[in-house]
Amino acid sequence: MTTEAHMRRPRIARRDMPPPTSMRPREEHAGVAIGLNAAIVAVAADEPVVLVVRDEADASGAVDGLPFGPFSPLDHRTLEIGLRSWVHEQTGLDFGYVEQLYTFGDRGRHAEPGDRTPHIVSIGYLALTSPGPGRELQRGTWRSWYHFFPWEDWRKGRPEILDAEIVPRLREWAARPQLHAAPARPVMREERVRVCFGLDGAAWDEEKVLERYELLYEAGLVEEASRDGREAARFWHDAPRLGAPMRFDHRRILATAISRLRAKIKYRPVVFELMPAEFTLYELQKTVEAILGPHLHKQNFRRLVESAGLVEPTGEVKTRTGGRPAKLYRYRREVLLERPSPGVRVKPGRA
Amino acid sequence: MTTEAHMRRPRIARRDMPPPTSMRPREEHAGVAIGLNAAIVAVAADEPVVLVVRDEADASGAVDGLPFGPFSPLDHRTLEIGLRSWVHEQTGLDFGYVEQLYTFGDRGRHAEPGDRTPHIVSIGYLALTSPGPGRELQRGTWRSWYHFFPWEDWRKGRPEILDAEIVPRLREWAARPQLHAAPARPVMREERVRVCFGLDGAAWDEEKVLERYELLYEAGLVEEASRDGREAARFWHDAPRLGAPMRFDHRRILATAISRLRAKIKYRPVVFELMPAEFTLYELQKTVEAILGPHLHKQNFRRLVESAGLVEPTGEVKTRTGGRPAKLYRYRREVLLERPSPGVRVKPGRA
DNA sequence: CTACATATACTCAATCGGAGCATATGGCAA
DNA sequence: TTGCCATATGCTCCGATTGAGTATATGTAG
Repeated sequence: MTTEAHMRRPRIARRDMPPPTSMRPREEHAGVAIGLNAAIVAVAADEPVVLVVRDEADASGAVDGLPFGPFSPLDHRTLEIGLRSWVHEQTGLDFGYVEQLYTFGDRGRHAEPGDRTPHIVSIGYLALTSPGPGRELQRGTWRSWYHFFPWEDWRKGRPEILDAEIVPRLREWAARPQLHAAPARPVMREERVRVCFGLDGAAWDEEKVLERYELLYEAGLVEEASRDGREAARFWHDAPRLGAPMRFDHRRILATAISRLRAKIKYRPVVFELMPAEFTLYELQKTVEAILGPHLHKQNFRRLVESAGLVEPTGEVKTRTGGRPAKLYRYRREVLLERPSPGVRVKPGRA
Repeated sequence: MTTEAHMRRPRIARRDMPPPTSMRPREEHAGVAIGLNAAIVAVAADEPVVLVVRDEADASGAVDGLPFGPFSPLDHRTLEIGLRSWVHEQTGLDFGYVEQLYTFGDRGRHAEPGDRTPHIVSIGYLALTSPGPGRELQRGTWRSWYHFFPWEDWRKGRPEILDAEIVPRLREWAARPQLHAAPARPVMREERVRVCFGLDGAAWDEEKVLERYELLYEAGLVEEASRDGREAARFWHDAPRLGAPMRFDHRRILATAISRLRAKIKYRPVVFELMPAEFTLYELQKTVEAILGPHLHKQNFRRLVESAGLVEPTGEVKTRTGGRPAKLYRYRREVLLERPSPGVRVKPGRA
């Protein structure tokens, strides 16, 4: 078959169609660079954390960012190889599980002020890693993801920042008359706010992390919006800083990562990437709760996990739990071969 | 806040770390171009179809491809705008719903033989459109997606091509001694084949379209593998062509699109993007079955769709159904505001 | 007018999922 | 040493969901 094709040129049959310049020399595509960005997540002491590196070049204050670097196809055969190489270089960390999230290309959401850079297309990745030996950082810091998204932290009930700061301003923004033409299918701002933030009887959906961040960005309520020069950001004078900002579009990528992880944990056994080799069921539950929010029924969680065949007992127990010793379990890889979509199928019920 | 940052340069605090060349001028990133590719899906006469354009430049035989074009940030503010513009230019079609699928960057899976192109990173999109006025094509053809993936067509029961051609060869490939070092976590080829193709008691998972295609590619059993010069492809001499090939990595993108659509239809009301404004419940069911495979219980499907609040009756009926007239329904957009994840939650039971 | 084909309504049993009660067992303090 | 405490673990109960089947309604074609 390799002999069959030879001189074929990529060209679609059409008279006046532009030839696939797509595949032409690069001069025509000036200024496109591909950035690889990794949101590397772990759970340490029941706290979900993400690996950040600091930009200390600016005296006006350091800003956290994700490990990142350009994709250079001459050096790396695949995108993922490039990503791993950048992360290793910047932090010393090698991770196991990785998954692509999304490719962002919006003009204006990547540049930092004063920069005259070419257009950047950023590909975001989610990586998971577990504590334990061989996971030491050379550079960078683990930081709680709620540091960047305080309104996502429901571990002590509904976060105060929602009613104190966010909701009133979003309501004001939603009610503001829109000068420009409404979009073709008018999803009213009010409705978006309502659905994203679970107002007026709607339920809070813990998976909508990205939607919420994007809404806040659009409303000009996060620092990145003013940094990018979004018009909506100019309306606010008394607005407090909502969560810590990140460089470039990294907070958006992190929001995507959290959304994805919160969704995927329910139908794929990804939690185990965050666990040590052996663990008790309660430790497993704590890890799930760190990611989703703490509203799981202990006995049912056990039943769920055991009956799904996700784990098997090692035969040993862990004492010093403060009560009766707990059996130790390990992940059963074989579930992948047995069930179509094994995961911690918990319902996001509210506490 | 816009005043706060000014001369900040993207630089991560580290002595010997490469400065984020990521954001440097393009000379260092020679040869990276971004291709935007659209898998545009519709359902016509209960057949799932995809929009393809033909490459007729080569006398040795025309090959179907997806509408595609390069992303040029100077012309298009976002990736999606660029995509819509290319599709419109190449086919005359404007579509509504669109969603990004994945970004592929593997070296060697995009080039066509004889080509000397720079490295391409392709971003795949899934777009959905419904029949009806204003949807006429100027160029391109609608083609059944089973034309490219005959082994995915379970509408008449288990497709013969599986046992006749595919499974024996995959078993042979799996049993073949692997010369190079096994991967760190040895997921045996046998197991992959078993899980992907539902052998030895494992269930066929209709969402694993991409995994199956990738396995066939790896085993050298699809034409693209030989075109790309994959070594595994040289082993086969008597192997028939498994499904129609596509240009570049377009069949991979289409496989991703089918996988995504089959998964998403279950938890998001995306079917309605494929339906006309008014429809009967059976028409809706037929559309779902065209996508997932025909194994739905009619009465339960009705109950499901109605009780989920996905549709509402228009009050009218459609006669000439061949029997009792059927009520007409329309999509209830409000579900989006009411339920966290509304979709046609059907189980993939086998017929 | 009647047979037919499809639409629609209703029933029943099995299963699942949420919630709580009951029991087991090591640690620790009186 | 004993008994309390905290946590682990086992089990029950009930309502909601779901798979599958039966029964009824109402057009069209002959």
